[in-house]
Amino acid sequence: MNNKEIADIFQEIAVYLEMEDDSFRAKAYEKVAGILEDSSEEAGDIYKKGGLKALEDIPGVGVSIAEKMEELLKTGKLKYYEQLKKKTPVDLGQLKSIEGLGAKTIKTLYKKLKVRNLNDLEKAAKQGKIKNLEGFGEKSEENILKNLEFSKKSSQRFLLGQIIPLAREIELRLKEMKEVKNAVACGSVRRKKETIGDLDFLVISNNPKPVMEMFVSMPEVSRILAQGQTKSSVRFKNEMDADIRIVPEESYGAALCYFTGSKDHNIALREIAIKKGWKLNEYGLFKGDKMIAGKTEEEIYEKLGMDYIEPELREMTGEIEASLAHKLPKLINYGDLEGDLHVHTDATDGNNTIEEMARAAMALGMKYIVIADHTKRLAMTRGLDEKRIQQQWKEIDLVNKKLAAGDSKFVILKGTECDILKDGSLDLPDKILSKLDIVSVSVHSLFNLPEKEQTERIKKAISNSNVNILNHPTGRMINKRDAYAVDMDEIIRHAKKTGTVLEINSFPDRLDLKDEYIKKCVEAGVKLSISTDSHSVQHLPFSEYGIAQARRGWATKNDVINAWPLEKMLKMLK
DNA sequence: GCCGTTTTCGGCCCGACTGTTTTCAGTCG
Repeated sequence: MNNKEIADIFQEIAVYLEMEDDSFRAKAYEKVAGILEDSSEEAGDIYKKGGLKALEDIPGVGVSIAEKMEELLKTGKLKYYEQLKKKTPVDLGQLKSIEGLGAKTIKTLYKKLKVRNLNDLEKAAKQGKIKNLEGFGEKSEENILKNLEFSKKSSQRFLLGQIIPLAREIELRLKEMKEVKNAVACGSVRRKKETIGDLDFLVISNNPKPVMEMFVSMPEVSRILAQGQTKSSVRFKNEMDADIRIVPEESYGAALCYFTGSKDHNIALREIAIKKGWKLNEYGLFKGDKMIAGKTEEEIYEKLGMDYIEPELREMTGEIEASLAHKLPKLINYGDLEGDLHVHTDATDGNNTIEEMARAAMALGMKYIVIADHTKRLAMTRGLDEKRIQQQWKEIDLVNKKLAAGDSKFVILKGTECDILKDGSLDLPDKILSKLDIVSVSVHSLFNLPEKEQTERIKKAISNSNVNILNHPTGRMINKRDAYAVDMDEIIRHAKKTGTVLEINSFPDRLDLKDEYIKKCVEAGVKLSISTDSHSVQHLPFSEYGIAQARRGWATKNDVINAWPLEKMLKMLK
């Protein structure tokens, strides 16, 4: 049993305890679930090495939870959990994914209407049974239906950040086979779309049979949809479909292009080929029967009279025209970031200390990080007030000194993720903000203000001369909630006017700004930052997803302030 | 159920919104 599986069970226990109004005990389980999920060390390994005592050393884990972990690791089952489940046999994973449904609501719906899963829920709501329950009404029923629709709409797609690790793992498995010359995940994974519908693997091999055998018998596979000589399809246990396609080496580039997409981009390429009297398919670019290109993508674009188009740009948003006119931007590259401008610590809702975050960032090749913890308005995170943030400065100074003594050029800068209050004022006084190296501000409340009010609120916040960066500017959470109503064109205009930088938040379920707004910023000359919003050292590599997002928004190194040398960046900030 | 520079018991992030209600329960961050 791995950490994720244990964490899921603990998460469910927390919900069950919440049903019983035992919220403190629930919090205890929730906390451990979070820690397990973020931990890079498997609880199973910890237990193997040090037994029960070692489990108890995990923060948040005491005698009781350690024993439950032991039972899960040993037997794969947990009596305590089974009992809770028996008492209220509902699909918590499903029901909790609906926004607005918490423990209490789920319990009531089960007790009164026997709602166990989303199907039951939809039926009950459509039959108008929910609105008649005590404590419910027209609105609650309406909202349940609306949120059901939203979760249906978005649940077929997976987050890029969830899927890339899996895609790479399978890629590696394929590459390690002696029959395989090359293997690569194509499709929307290669284009680094923010969500992924299914996986496409392209493999070069002269001996496809054993490759196919391996692919369809991977442990992730729940069902084989098709299995042939050069192409197979499977369904994974996580409900995602995956295809594999095997082509000869001379077709690699054409196949790569074809399987990377997007579909519309491919159609546009084919049309250009047709105009030249040629034919483009997944095996190559052909003049009559003669193949004139196909081994690499580069030679195909070149033959078509185009500059090479990076996969992230292949979305039919003007890349064909720009390529033909040799006017494509030179995109920011993976590895171009000098530092991370948005990092949390255990002073608020992060898991690691300042020093741990710094050392982890250093190990990833960063030259600096900005500690940007929450402020007091966000009470649930124990946000910093005036006094505590000043205390944090002292700690940062100490760690900086320590790092410098170790002959490191790495620096930790002082920042904040300051809450924007309802009226657009900020959660820390100017006299504090003015002393910080970098001030970033965020909306964390009142997501449902009317658009005008929300826009004015944010405009007022970034008008403060101490503010440098607007974090996750639209507040959307992929597959969970839409952006709040805000006039982004107006925000971008105002950012330009005030010299405010807009953040590209790299967290897999945020990726906020999204590509279209990034492109607007680039066009307007509004600078961007790419930050991870890390709440633990494990989150620091998320910058890859932010960079991907920036590339999808046509951003160059010059557009991204933390791709510049630190000195230059600090000088630019207002 | 966990935890300890106010400590081994009594705290445990808490403010605001929504939708139901006439003062609050549930949910969210």
